[in-house]
Amino acid sequence: MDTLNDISLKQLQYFAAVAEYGSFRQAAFRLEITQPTLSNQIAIMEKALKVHLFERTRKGINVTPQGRELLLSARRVLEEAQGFISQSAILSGGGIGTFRLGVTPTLGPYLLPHILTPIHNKYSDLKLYVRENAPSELETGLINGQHDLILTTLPIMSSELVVAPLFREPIKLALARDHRLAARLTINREDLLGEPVLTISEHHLFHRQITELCEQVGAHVLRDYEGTSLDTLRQMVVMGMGVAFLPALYAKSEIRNEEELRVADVDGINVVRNHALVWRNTSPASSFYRQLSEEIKSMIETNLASDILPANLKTTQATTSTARYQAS
Amino acid sequence: MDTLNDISLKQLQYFAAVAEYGSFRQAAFRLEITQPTLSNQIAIMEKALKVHLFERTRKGINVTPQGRELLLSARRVLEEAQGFISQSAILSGGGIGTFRLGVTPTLGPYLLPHILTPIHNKYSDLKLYVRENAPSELETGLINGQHDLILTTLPIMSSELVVAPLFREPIKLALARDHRLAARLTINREDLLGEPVLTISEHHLFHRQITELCEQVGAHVLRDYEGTSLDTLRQMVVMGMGVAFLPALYAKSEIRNEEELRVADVDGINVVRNHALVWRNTSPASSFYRQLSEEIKSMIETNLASDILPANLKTTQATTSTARYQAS
DNA sequence: AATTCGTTATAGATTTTATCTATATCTTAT
DNA sequence: ATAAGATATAGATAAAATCTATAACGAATT
Repeated sequence: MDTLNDISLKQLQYFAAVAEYGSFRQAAFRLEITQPTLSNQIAIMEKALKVHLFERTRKGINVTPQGRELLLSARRVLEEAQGFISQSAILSGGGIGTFRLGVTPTLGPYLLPHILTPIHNKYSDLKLYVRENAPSELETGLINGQHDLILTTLPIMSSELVVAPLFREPIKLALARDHRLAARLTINREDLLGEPVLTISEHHLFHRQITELCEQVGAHVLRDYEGTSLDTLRQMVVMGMGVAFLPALYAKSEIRNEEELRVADVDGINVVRNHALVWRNTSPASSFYRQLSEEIKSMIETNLASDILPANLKTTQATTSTARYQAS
Repeated sequence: MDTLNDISLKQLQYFAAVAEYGSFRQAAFRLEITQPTLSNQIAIMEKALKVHLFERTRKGINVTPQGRELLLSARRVLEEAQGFISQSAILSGGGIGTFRLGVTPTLGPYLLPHILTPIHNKYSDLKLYVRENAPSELETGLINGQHDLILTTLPIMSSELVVAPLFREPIKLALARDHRLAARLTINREDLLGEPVLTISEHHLFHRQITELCEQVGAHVLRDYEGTSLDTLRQMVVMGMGVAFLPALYAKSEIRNEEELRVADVDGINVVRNHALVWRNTSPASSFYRQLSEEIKSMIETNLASDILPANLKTTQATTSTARYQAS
């Protein structure tokens, strides 16, 4: 790794050109430099490598046996370098590359199917490497640089993150088919008084929201039976262990043709999850992410209008001068 | 091939180092340059590529999605470049590489078997790409740069070539088993008076030598039956069409256990071929070639002493100031 | 034999580029 | 508050690449 400093891509180009045109003069002409410059660079290179690349005659040059072999290597280097340049040209277009998207497991699996296809259609060279994690992990993972973007549930605390709210997701009530309220056309908040409510483990934000809701309506949170995923929760409801509040998109995805369960709205309660796309305010792709968030928002409003509510928050961005780092 | 000029190997190294150490400061320390220099070079690179490679934060850097992909390409370029450097280090040792050796078909096949093995033993990384051609073609081919070295028959006219004589090869007389002279213990030049002599086609130098010899001893050259190779000539002798003069090394190789032929010396004649190793005086490997010629000479004198005569000419080299081009 | 043309090398000036020092700006940790 | 640690910026300096002009030489031509 030391002598590597002595050789430049430019010199390799010069080397290849002289070999190709068989003459310093002509090669210099093609390279649009002067002949002394070319001679000098080749001489410097030969000195650095301690190998004679060319045999100079008054008629032009011959490539030495060593030069012939090195020429093959040099061409490989130049090819790879050309590949590097070409790739950068593609990537500079924007909306290209593999982005590491973190999603919360209580939303990702139910929302992504609706937005990945349109995104792929619009940005055919954009790939998303999706990884699931709890919202708090997502936030620190984003700050640490483990993710480029996260799709998570509000609130987000860190001031160095840009938060682009996407939509509000209503919370539905899931009941077993044989539950006392299952046949009711409408359910009111008063009906839930003393009702045993199942919820997922307290590491999830969702847990806290449900707990607060239950306090308001006087329902009883069953602390001993906390599910670890929404699917587990659903199965516990089916088994008659209680009712559960579930996010609307989960309900739509997983309970559509479920005969064992009924999904109902509860009149008089107004609990939603706010979902947002979030990224670091230092990210150079910030404007692309903002554009992407707008597009996701409109996709959702088009395809899932009956299931969700539009966002009621504005995009927030830390406006510290750190933004100067994003200089174009 | 245009933007390639804007990127240097050094910058790619810097890029890889920053990505590896996750910080400009630390990478600069490892690279033994200052941090502003590093920042500047990366900035220049990003501007040239129109791609943000890093996201700068006050804690260090994150590699952007685009940067991550380009990093792979950059590492490939650096690997190839490292290969180039390594290869040059090997080649700079000397006596290494593939040399294009031209040989005359009336000598090569019979001499090379005796010298290739010892050469290979001494220079295990030296490879010879051998190509046969008539001496006049060899000479122009060497001048044109189609060969690096030639093993040919003297004389060589061009003043821009270095001639290192190797040995003198006696000329033997080949007779059919039932020829009138076949039983004779010694043959004198007078015995050849009026004898029909076969020879190879006049494109070969050997032809002219034989013709002159025949004039001296009063033998009769059969112009209508010129063979195109020494093997053809031998077969014509076997068929009783005449006698033939053959080079000693050919005779040694091909007629050793031949019952149909007898090989004899002719007293009183003194015809030899002078063989030499020849290269361009501009060749940077000139000193290596000279060393090689000495070694071939001693191999021959060791292994073929009974068949050949030592060279009686000195190495000749054009001493024009073109030699200055060979500057080390 | 002299001359012209084509080739690479050399010298010195100039321009461009890389690098360093010193400092600014901001974040994070103490 | 303060210190430590990160990157950016400005300006000076050092290094390198490049250009112009010319030399040196061989080959082809006259």
